[in-house]
Amino acid sequence: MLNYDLILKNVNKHIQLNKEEKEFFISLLHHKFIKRKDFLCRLGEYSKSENFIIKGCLRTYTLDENGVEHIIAFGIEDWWAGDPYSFLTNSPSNYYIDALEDTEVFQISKENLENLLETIPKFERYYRILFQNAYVAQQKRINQNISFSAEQRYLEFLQKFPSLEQRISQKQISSYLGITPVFLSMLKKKISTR
Amino acid sequence: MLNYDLILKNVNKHIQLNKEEKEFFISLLHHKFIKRKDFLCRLGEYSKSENFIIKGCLRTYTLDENGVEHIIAFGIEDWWAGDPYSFLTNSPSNYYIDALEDTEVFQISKENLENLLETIPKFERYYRILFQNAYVAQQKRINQNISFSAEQRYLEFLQKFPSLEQRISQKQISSYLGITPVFLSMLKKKISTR
DNA sequence: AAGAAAAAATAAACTAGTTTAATAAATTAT
DNA sequence: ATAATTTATTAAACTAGTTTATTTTTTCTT
Repeated sequence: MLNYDLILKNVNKHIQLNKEEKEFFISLLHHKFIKRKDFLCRLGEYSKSENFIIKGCLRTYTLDENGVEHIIAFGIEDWWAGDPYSFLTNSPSNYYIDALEDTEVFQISKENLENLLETIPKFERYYRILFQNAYVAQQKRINQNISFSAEQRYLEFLQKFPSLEQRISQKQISSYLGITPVFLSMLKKKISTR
Repeated sequence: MLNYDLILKNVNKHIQLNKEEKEFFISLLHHKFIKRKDFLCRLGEYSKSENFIIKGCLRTYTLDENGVEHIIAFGIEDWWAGDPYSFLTNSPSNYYIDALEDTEVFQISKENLENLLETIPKFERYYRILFQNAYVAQQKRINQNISFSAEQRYLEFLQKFPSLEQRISQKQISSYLGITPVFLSMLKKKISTR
C-alpha cells in the first residue's frame, strides 16, 4: 500500500482539498522507483513528468564542453524535481536528472497535470505558490553566487541542506557551489583549523 | 488617458479575458511614475506592490558588508518587478529596488491582487505561468554563474538584454555579472581586439 | 558653457580559485 | 574479502578575476 501522506500534506500546506479531490489527485500519480545512478531525464530528451520525491535524492545538472558536471539543483524528500521548461513547452531538456540515492517519486504526466488543473483549478494556485517559492529561493542563490566567496557559499549550503552533507559526496557539493573539489577540500581544512 | 495595451497584451499571452474582466483588472492597477534614482523599495521595508513596467528600467539589488551593490535582476518594459517574497509573506524586503531610468509602472497592491485572484481565478494561472517562466530563466542564469567564465556570461548578457547595453552603465552590467567594473573593462578590450 | 561628479580605461601588484599530478582513503563491485 | 574504481587530500605552479591608484572620458548639475 503506497503512502500518500507526504504529498497530500505538502499540497495541504497551500490549498484545501476534500476527500474526492484528494482521491482524484492521487489517481493521477504514478509511483516510480529510481535506482542510484539511474536517469530520470537526459539532455535532449523530453521530460514527460514532474516528480515529487518521497524518498532519496535527485540532482539536476549540466555538462560543460569539458565534460564537467554542474549541479543546478538537488531534490530531496518533500520536494518536486523535474525540468519545468521541457515539461511545459514540450521541448528537449537542457538538463540531466539522475539519482544520487535510490529514490522514490510520485510522477505526474503532462496530460494528467492538464487534467488536474482543469478539473481542480485550485491546483493552479498550488503550483503558482510552489514556483513562487522556488523563484524566491533561486533569487537568493543568485545573490550568493554573485556576491559571496566560495567559503560563504559553502557555509550557506550547510545551513540550507543540513542533511545533505552526510548523504552526498563532496564532489557533488563543490559542483553545486561552482568550485572545484580540490578547492572545497582546501576550504574545509581551512575552516576546521580555525 | 493611460494606455493599458501593453499589460493587457501581456496577460492575453497566457489567459483569455472578456471585456468586463479586463476592465475589472485595470481598475485594480495604480499608475506610478518613478524618477531615475528613486526607490521603489529599500532593504527592511515592506514591498506593498508588484510592478508592471511600461517604460524605463528598474534594478533589484543587495548591498554587501562593504557597501558594494550586487544586481539580482533588471526589469524593463513588459516585465514585472518587485520582491515577491516580501510582497507575499508580508515580511521585510531583502532587496533594494530603484530606477536606472525614469520609469512608469502599473502597480497592484496585495489587497487588490488577492481580490483579483478570488474574483478571476484564471489569474492564478497567469501568475503561475509567469513565475514558472521566471524560474526557468533563473535556472539558466544559475547554470551560467556556476559554469561560465566572466567573458561567457557577458556575451550571454548581451544576447539576453540586447537593448540594455546602450541604456545602462558598464558598472551596472558588471554588478549583474558578478565581476568588478575594472575587469569588465578589461574583458571588453580583450573582446574588441580580436 | 563650466564645473563637479561619476564612470571608464589602464596598469601593476595581488589573491581566490584552478589545474595538474601524486598519494591516501573510502566505496563499489565481484 | 579483494580488487577495482571513485573520492578526498595535499602540494605546487598557474590564471582568472580583484584591488588600489592614476588618468581620461562621459554625464550630470547649475
